[in-house]
Amino acid sequence: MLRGQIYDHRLAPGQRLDEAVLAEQLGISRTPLREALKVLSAEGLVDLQPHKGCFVTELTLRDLEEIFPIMATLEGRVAHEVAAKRTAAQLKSLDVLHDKLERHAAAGDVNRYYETNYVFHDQLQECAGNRWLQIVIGDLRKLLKLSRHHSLRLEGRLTASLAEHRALMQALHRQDADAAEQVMRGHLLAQLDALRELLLANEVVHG
Amino acid sequence: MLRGQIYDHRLAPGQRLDEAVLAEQLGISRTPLREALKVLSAEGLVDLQPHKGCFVTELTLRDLEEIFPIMATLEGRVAHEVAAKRTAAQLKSLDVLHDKLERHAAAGDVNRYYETNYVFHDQLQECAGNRWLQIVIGDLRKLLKLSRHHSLRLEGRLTASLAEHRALMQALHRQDADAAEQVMRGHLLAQLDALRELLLANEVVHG
DNA sequence: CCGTTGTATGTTGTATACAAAATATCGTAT
DNA sequence: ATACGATATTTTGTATACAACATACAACGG
Repeated sequence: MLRGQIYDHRLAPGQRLDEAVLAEQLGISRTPLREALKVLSAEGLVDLQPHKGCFVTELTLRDLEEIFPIMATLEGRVAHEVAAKRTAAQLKSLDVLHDKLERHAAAGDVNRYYETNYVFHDQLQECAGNRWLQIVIGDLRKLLKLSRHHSLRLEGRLTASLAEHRALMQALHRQDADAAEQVMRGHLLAQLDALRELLLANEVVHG
Repeated sequence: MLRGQIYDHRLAPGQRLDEAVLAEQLGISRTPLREALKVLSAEGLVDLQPHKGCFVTELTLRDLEEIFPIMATLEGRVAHEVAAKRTAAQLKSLDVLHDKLERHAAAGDVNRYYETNYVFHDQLQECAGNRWLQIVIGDLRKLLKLSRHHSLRLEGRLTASLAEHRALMQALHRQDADAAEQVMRGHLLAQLDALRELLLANEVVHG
């Protein structure tokens, strides 16, 4: 419940969380709430300051500049592995997901595209077969979900994203590991570029 | 306290942790203990199974095979960054640490070498200036500390490790980012090779 | 008038008591 | 004798009550 409220900004970044108030809102006592906050703190979603309080994490542009290159490296590695060791069945399941992406993009349905994109990356990690790599990437992705801004909302980004996915699928089909890695790295870094543009544009407007 | 007890295997891998017993041993009540276990669980040091209990994580050889390549990738990236953007002062501080490594190696002091090696890698990450990269690497390192086996104990590994560090320093001096990355990756993967050898040898002996 | 210290208030941190779930034990029946 | 089931016990999960700490404000002294 807390994760959900943080992701959709009902609990806004930077906001202080009063345990008593929050516990009552959730209809539980402070004990399990505190255990939950400890977990979220370890995940980096909230900042737990001893004797001070609990604050929802605020991701700065600088954080994004740091995290995305790491994601690019790790997901690039995933793509490399999958291209090298994929089975025909795995490729098939990825093709199915990619087709969904194509359809959602054609329909201009950004939300469904976003969801399917998430599933696709998850499936890809599954195929890579490295459990810990999956955990590390998952942890970082949880963090990135803090920034509600979706780069896909940017003019032309959806089309570009789809093109990158097409290139990735091609590389996977011809088992070109190096190409797959490069495409995936580019895919992630392009998202960062789009996000940066979005955030800086926002700054001009609001601050 | 718990982390310490887990690392030095006073709480052994696989062992079940009884909350009441453990709380009494630590001289605290179950409430703060449970909060601590939640944190350790998020770090991956213990496995918290709902309504079942808490178990100290056991790292298998397979886990190591998965984690070390990730570390190699990430620390390789660190080395790349540092080689590219290091200041003269940073290089100096790294040189100082490397000299310590040389001395401890010459004295055959494996423990001090291990400690200094830890500080060196930490310092290197500091120089890279990517806070999140440091966090991710730190999280993985905490996990690796679960396996008490030090590859340095293996015959000839100390010498090899030192040689790798020398090569790294040379790459940093001449600002050869690609070489630094390659050396670092090799350094981590060589540790995995050594560990694998150690573990498989143990298996033959014990079962 | 500013700085410091004491006190009051509120929030975090901890302990204890109780409820719910899982496991172990014992008895019974086949 | 073994398998199944009910009960008893242990252990996890939750709620409440209390203690410790931090902050804000006010009073006092310089």
